Amino acid sequence: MTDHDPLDKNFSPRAVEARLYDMWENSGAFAADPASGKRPFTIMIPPPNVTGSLHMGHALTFTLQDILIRWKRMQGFDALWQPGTDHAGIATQMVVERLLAAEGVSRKELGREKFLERVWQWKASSGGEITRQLRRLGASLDWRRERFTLDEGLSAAVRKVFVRLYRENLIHRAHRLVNWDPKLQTAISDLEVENREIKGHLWYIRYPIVGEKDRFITVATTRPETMLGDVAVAVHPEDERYRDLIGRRAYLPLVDREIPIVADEYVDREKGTGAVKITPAHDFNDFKVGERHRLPMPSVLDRLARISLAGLRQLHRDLPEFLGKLDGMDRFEARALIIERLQEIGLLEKIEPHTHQVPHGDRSGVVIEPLLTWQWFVDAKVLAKAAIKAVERGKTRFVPEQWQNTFFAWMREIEPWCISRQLWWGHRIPAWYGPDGEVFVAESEDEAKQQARAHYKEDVELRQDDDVLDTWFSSALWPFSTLGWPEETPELKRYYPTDVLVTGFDIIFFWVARMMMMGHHFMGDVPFRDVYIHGLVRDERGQKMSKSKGNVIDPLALIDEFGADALRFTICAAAGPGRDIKLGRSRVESQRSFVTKLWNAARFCEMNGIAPVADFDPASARHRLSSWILDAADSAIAEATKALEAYRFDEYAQVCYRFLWNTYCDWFLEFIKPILAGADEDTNRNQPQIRAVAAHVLGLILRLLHPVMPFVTETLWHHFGFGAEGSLIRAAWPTGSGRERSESHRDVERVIALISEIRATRAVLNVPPSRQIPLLYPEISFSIFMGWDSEIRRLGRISDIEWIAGEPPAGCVQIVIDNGATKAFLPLADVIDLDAERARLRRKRNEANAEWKRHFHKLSNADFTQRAPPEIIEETRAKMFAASAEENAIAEALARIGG
RNA sequence: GGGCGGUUAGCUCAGCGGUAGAGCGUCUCGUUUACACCGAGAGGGUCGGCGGUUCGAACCCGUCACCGCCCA
Repeated sequence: MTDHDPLDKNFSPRAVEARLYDMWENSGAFAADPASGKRPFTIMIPPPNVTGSLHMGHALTFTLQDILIRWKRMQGFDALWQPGTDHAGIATQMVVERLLAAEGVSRKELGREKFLERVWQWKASSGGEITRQLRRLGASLDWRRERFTLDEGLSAAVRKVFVRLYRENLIHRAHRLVNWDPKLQTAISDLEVENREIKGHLWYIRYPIVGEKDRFITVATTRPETMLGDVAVAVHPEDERYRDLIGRRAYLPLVDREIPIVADEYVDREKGTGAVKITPAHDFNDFKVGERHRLPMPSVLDRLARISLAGLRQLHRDLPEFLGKLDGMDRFEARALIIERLQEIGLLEKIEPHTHQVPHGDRSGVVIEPLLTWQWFVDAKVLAKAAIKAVERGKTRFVPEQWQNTFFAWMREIEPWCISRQLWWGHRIPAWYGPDGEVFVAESEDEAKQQARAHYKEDVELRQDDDVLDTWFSSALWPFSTLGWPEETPELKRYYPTDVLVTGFDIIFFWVARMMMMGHHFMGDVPFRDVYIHGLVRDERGQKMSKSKGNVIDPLALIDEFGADALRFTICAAAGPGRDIKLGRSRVESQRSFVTKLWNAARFCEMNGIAPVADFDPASARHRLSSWILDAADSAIAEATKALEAYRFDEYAQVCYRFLWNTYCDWFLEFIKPILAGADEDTNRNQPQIRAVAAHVLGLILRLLHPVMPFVTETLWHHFGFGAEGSLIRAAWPTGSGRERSESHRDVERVIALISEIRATRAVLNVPPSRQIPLLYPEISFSIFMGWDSEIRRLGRISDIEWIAGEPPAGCVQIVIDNGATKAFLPLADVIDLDAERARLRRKRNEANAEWKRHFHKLSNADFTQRAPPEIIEETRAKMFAASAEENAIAEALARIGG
């Protein structure tokens, strides 16, 4: 029994959440224990951005992970849930630059070192807000192991990986076309580019043919300003229109330069005029054409995407005067001027409206410029091979499975990964240059110096590469770098490979694929066995949540209003496989009632002196209600466990919901009320056992629900004395009683069916609940309902129960259950509208008849009886007889009231 | 243009070869002392269209339509 105040009328999440969380955390309940003899179970969180704050997407992914980790922990695993954040190179640098801007200082004025100091200051004061918010959600992360991608250990891992990949020729430096973000002034990877549909124009420009007066080749372009850097015009080799021009030269307008007309199969004959201008330094496709035809590659734009003539000056001694006006001009202004000029000299043939995909930086939002620069690249193609094979062989399994196709599609066509960023915040590239540009890649400057000494035979001044690495480069190492790699720590040995990665499909490429590549390469095994992919959170209308749309819902506000348990349960119940999740305030509000239901059920138990009984053995409980509810609990346990094993969070929630609400509350607690009330000697005798069983099952429910609703369950667990405060998190996951399944569930189900039928009949016939009526049943049914009088009376609003021999009195309303096999009667002739009852029975009879017919026709079909499996035929036959029995029973009932 | 997912009760979604399900909402009834964030009951669907396979299709195959994503 409890020694404290009774439960309040309502559960107040605010009153317990913070306290319980602190208690769990401080008691070490979240801590993995590598020294334990338990089997490990590991989940790595996708490290959120250090600048980030908790949004619904986080709430979803972390709720699901917390459910899994709490469940496994209860199952007796040594659970490691690894927390941490990533340094988010661009995002963090932008945040701090904005702060500096407010002070009127620029990053460059401050200098690299001072700037980095400021970032660290910012991180110390404002970074990692999300880790505090995750606590509000109840996430049971092992905080003592929290890592940050710029920690010394993780940074050492980054350097080691870089150097090893460089020595293995899997990282190289190259002068290549990259996606250049002119606003952030850094290269970005293909994945950080988003194509937006833009309504632009197609400009048709005439290039005069050299040596032929009045003959032109017309090219169509969406980017006329790049024509300054044109080095050729390409046509399809089999295009009849241009065949005779191949190998001749065209005259590049404005620039006054002759360029070749080349044949290349890349050209699409259907598009534009079938002749395209080739600007290798400003277009990825043109770059390839340029390489194939060994063309020069002059850049005509600088790092701010302004026209720059420096590259052209290397090709021309004298540039036409007009070009001088363009030098240093913004790309879009220059475009307008160039068009104007072409029009003046009559070389602009036409302008067509044209909708096309334009690359934009996903962070900056500006148009990305392909630019030739020196960058570092990872040879992803090679690394991808092993990762692909691992998935093909099932070493890593995607759930739902279809996501492996997305993974394969990306991995099989993977391009070199540009990993250098022209930023200051991040892992500085461990490469040093000698005076002549010779590069020395090493884990430390000392090592690089040694290499340089060996190379130059003397000490020379070395300069470290200014650039830093893509944040995802360090995130890709997360599953092993957080465990101490390259040190061979006990953790690394024990927890790698991890068991499951939970994430959204939007980062399969960004992160999952890259962890697979790095993990496999450096650890020789996949980083995780399962990858569970969940959907995206959307608003109630199915719109993607975004700040610009203003439909963002703050999970913390929902937690404040309804409690973390309600939010978590809503998410869990909605997390069906392969579907986006629509979430809104009203949904959480309605799911909160489930939390309340649990609370009230517990309160009822408390009021009736239900409390855990030490050494209670479920096998010893032989009362038919005990047997029944214990059987039902066994089923619920088995189903809930199976659902979690299959990552069916929705089913897990549903099983728990149904068991608590529709079985335990609606029937079990209702059935035992008379016993608890001690109505008579007979019930008094059963009281102790029923109380013990009720408490036992309540305890099972608390354990089953703990992973999804940790706070309310933990509160009740302690309140009832199932264990010390904060101990449910360590309680054992129920495994079932191991009892033989009893026959009593069939009796109970029949009684439930009878009571339901009585209620339905009463409701349809408008017999008010206040009016108690008698119930008669034939002798033949006596044994079935024997001993259930008090339950039937109470729940069916029945005054007296009598059994009768022979025909029931005239005017009785008949109740049929068990498909007509069991009957009972309500003598209601004087109470009800017989016409209404006749109408109801006719409808029911017709339904039964229709069903009989369906089965009859099926069985009359020779094809069916010859080809269908015997058990199906048998089933159908049984159903036909049942329908027929029911029809007869209803017909009798109808006859009884003169129908 | 290529690929993936979706289309089932008013809403949100399960079901994915053997007679259509849940929750919420709706309607009716209810002060049965755990719970009105409740209880009891009812109504509501030719499972997007068309074709095919099958004894039998919401479920498998083909095709079309619409919606949403991803990749070019």
